Amino acid sequence: MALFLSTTTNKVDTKGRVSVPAAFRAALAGQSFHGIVALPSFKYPAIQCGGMEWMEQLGSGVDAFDFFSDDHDTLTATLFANAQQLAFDGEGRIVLPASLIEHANINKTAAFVGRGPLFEIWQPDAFATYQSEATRRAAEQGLTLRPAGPPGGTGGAG
Amino acid sequence: MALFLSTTTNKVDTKGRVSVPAAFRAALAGQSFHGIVALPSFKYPAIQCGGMEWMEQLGSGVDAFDFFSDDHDTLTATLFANAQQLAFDGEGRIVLPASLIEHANINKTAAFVGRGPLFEIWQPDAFATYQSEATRRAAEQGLTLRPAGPPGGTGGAG
DNA sequence: TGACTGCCCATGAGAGCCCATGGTATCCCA
DNA sequence: TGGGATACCATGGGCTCTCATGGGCAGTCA
Repeated sequence: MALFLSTTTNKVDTKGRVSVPAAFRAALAGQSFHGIVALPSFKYPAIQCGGMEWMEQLGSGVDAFDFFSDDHDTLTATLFANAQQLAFDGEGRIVLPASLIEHANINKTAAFVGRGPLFEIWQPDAFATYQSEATRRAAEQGLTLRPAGPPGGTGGAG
Repeated sequence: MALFLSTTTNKVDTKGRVSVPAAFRAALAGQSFHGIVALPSFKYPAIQCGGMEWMEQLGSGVDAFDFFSDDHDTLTATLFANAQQLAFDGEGRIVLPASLIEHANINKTAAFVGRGPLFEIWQPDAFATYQSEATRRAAEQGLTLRPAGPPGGTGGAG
C-alpha cells in the first residue's frame, strides 16, 4: 500500500501542469495506471488523490447490481463521476483540470499534503489556515493517536 | 473490469452521433463487441451503459432470481428487452436511438458520467441537478467509504 | 426511388510527449 | 573535511498527434 508523507509546495505553470513530488510518485510506482486519481473533497476546498489501487479499493463494494440501491447512487455519483484520472507526463507532472483548480482555488502554486494512504492538493494559504486550525483543535481536545487501535473511531488524522 | 471515471460533455451532431470519451473507449478495449450496450434507467432520465462484459455480468446476476418469479420477469423485461447494442464508428462515435434520446431528454449535448463499472448518458442540465442533490445528500449523511477490507476510520473521501 | 445507416476524409483545438535548463542535494576523491 | 563533479528534481517551452467535430458519399433496405 502506498504511503504518502510530508508536505511539498510546487508551482503550477501556464499550462496548468504541476510536478507531483518525487516521493509521492515513488509511492505509486508499480500500479497499473501511471498517474493519480483525483476527486474534490466535499468537506473542504481540497483535492483528494491516490493511486488507481486506492480508487479500486474505494469502489470495491460496488458490484454490477448495486445501481438498484439509492445509497450507491449517491456514492457513485459523488465518487466516480467527480473522479479524474490524471496521468503523469514524462517528467512526473499532472495537468489539473479546470474544475478541480476551481474547487481548490488553486492559482500559481499547489501544496501536496501527505495523508498516509492518500494525499491532498491544496491552495497553500488555505492549507496553512486549515492546518493551524486543526492543530489548535487537536491541542484543545488533547487528541491522541492510538497505534493499531480498533477501527471505527473518529480516526487519527484530522 | 472496466472502470469509468469522471464526467465529459460532448456534442450530438445533426445525425444524432456522439463521441464516446476516449477514456471510456479505452476502458472497453479488448471486449468482444466494439461498442457499448445501452439501456434506459428506470430510476431517472438517463441511459445506463457498459461493455458487453457488463451486460453478461448483469445476465449472470439475473440467474440468481427464480426464473418463474415476477422479479425475474420484471428484470428481464426491463434490462434485456430495452437494451441496445450501439457500435462505434471509425471515430469512436455512437448513434443514439430515438427512444433513448427521448427517455433522457437529450438535445444538443450529452454528458457521459462515469459510475465505476458502468457509465451513464444524461442531458447535462438534468445531471447537474441530480449531481448537486447527490453531493448534498452525501455531505449530509456524512457518507463514508468503507472499502471491503482495511479499517478506514472516517474513510477516504471526505 | 428515397431515406437512412455505415464508412470515409478533413480540420481545429487541445492534450500529451520530448527536449532543454537551472538549482540543489549527494557522493566521491583528494 | 572541503571542494568538485554528478545525478536528480522541478520548471519551461515547443512540437506532434490524438480527439472531438463536421460533412460527404456509397450501400442497403423498405
